[in-house]
Amino acid sequence: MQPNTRLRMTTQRQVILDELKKLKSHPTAGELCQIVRRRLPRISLGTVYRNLEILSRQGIIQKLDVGGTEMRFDGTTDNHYHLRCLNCGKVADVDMEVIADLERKVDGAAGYQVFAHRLEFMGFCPECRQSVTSH
Amino acid sequence: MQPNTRLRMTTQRQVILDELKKLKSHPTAGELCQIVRRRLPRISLGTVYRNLEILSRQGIIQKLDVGGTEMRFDGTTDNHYHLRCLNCGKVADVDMEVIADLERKVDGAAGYQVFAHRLEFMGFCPECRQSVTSH
DNA sequence: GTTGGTGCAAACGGTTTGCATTTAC
DNA sequence: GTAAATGCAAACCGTTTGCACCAAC
Repeated sequence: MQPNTRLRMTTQRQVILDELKKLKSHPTAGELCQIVRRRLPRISLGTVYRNLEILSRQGIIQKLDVGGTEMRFDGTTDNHYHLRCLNCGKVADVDMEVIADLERKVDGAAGYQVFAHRLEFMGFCPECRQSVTSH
Repeated sequence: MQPNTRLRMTTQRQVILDELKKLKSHPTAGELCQIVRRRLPRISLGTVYRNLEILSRQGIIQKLDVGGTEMRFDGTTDNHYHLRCLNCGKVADVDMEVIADLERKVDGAAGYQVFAHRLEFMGFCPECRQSVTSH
């Protein structure tokens, strides 16, 4: 995608965006692909990745680089913190105001220019809580 | 590695640990392998990975799952926050006390049992600061 | 009709693993 | 001597990419 390309709203892009926005969870590309395939059985995983990349570059969705091996995607773009299950990888939102002055406190440390921060909580989700603690 | 295996202190393990502890930075496995090869030219990347995994499981070093695609390793095990350069990926320590009561505040949210958190700052390191902002 | 998007399959990059050999104990 | 560790290469897995065909505009 060149900087000044005009975007087309394809069926695939529409459905990907629609399904992602419906979810309160933050699926991986693979998970979202499975969901989208219920409506578009022939869509390829590559297309899902390409569209998620484009949509996040446009500021329409968010790519979440939370811990673990897979990227996750968020249908909203507002800045908030996340909570990740260390057993199944599921990611939920945390209902907590963003601590705005954290970056200011750290700015200049080690000579760095700091302009963003990420706070992530880890633990066990309701489902995994039982199975993990009782083995 | 079985649970009750007796560990052996091989030359490779010794040098990997020694070189990692010398560094204030948090190298990737590949970077550390390059450094170790100055002393052990025939060491393989697989051996470096295996040892870093074992040492972190033993609680001797820390595996840092910071953002980006590669794992990074920390020769210390005390809990502290990190600062990552969005241009070159370099990771530095933040000299800031860990906010102990954060987890308590969030515990129970969305039904999760919360017992850890991670705070990461992002920006440009001194070296990248110039080159990136002046293009 | 133009050119951006799709499906497919191959490539990529970081990490893990199987195996024959070596080495710490 | 035994079992853990090594070096090597192949496998793995999430993600990206090249390409011929398709479809939005």
